[in-house]
Amino acid sequence: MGRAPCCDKENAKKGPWSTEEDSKLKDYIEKYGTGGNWIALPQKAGLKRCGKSCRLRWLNYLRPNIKHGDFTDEEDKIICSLFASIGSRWSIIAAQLPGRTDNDIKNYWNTKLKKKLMAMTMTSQSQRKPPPLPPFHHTPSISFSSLYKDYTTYYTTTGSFTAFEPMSSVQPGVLNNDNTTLATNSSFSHTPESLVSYMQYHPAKENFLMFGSGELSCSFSDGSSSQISYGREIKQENISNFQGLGASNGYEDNLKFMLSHGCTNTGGEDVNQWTEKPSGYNLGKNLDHVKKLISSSSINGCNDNFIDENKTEDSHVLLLLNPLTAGVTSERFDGVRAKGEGFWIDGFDIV
DNA sequence: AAGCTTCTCAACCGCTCGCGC
DNA sequence: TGCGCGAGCGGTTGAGAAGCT
Repeated sequence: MGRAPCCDKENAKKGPWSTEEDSKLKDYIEKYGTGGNWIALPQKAGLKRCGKSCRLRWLNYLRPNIKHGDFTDEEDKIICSLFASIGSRWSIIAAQLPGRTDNDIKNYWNTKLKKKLMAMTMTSQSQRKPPPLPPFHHTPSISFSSLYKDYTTYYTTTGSFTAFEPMSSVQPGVLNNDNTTLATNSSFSHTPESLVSYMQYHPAKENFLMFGSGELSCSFSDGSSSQISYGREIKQENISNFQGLGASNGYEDNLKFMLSHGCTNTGGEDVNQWTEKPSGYNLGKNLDHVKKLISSSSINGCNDNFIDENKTEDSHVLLLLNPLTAGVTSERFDGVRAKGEGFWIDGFDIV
């Protein structure tokens, strides 16, 4: 039958707290504690506020040892690092920063830190547009999917992909022990910083498409979400056609695509199903082709709820080019990169 | 100096989850 | 066992401050 009725929200005062209210709340909690019951607290403390409001005021402002004012560089680093790892889970991030509240950190991120990072990136971009990736060599035997986690991680610094879960495991030889450098047993390596730079140069928007990532589901057998579960995956079937992508004008090639929703069932089993799409989609010229590609797909057995078709309509689509599994040679990959974009093509708008 | 725009951040809203009844 | 409440959380809002023209 539930508990006693909630506080009287109708008559509860809203808006900014007065100093009198603050001292009433502070005095009461310092004397009696919260008693584990915020709803009953305002009445006992003589406040005409909702318990929820009291809780928020106490936690975010009145609580002892709350730090106000500028964040230090060290705190910036911690926030960025944690945001990159776990996304916008502010309470967890706040737990790592004594004296800071989740609300504070959230506000700081949304108003300053995000812009600060962006500005740093743009400064870097003005010096070299975009920052070059280290030399890349094709290593087909390596599943690139294990690297995606890090890409996912750094999408989150743009605030665009906050729902991704950390990878439960990382393939040996892919990440260094300190997880700071991506490295395969080939000479392919680049730092997270370079990826941040790239991602912020072209922040992910609402959706993304991915080339050549046929092994993606393999690394997520624990059922955790991957970025593919949030976007849609395009597998390029005809490598010889795809090779044109590396040419300076190569986007006019007709490609044969396989489109997948890239999802897993509740048991974590991969239920990716690929639907062949006819060749003739011209990705480079017109985003509508991609939209068409997405909207025309119907795949049984996949939960499609997380796909928002409307978002696709009015947003950019992030195209990820996976050089390892796409079968693109380093020369051809360099050809794309030389155009200034290289690793992805935001909205397919190549400049 | 006035009016407009942008920024900041405290507070609210709405949702999920866990627990009491 | 299931309903409903409370705590906690992340997203969003909007008033006031600051900056700009």
